[in-house]
Amino acid sequence: MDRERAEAIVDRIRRIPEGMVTTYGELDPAAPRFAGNVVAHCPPGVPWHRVVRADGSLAQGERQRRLLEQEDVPFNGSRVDLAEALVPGEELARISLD
DNA sequence: GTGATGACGGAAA
DNA sequence: CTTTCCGCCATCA
Repeated sequence: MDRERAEAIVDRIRRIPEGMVTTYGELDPAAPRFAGNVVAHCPPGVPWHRVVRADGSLAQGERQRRLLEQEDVPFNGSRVDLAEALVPGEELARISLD
């Protein structure tokens, strides 16, 4: 199985800084569906709430909304303000885990 | 092996 | 702006 790819995606999610978010498409542009499946199966301790849809809408509705608001993620109505909080995949690769 | 499904994305209407 | 439809990769029945 492609545990390698899944692990790589999870690894990127871990690098998302607090108050920022990324999209499934940025995690794996070639297979956003797979990314979603990975996030859905992600192990505990992973900030999955920082992963939103390409248009900034939330996949887990209110539950996710609360976690994001809690980290001061900028919202634009009921969607995340990607212009301010989106972290491109390239940036994720450069950010360190701390 | 075939077909349906998903925490998706983008284009078209 | 919203809704609809098709395409994408991998997993599961």
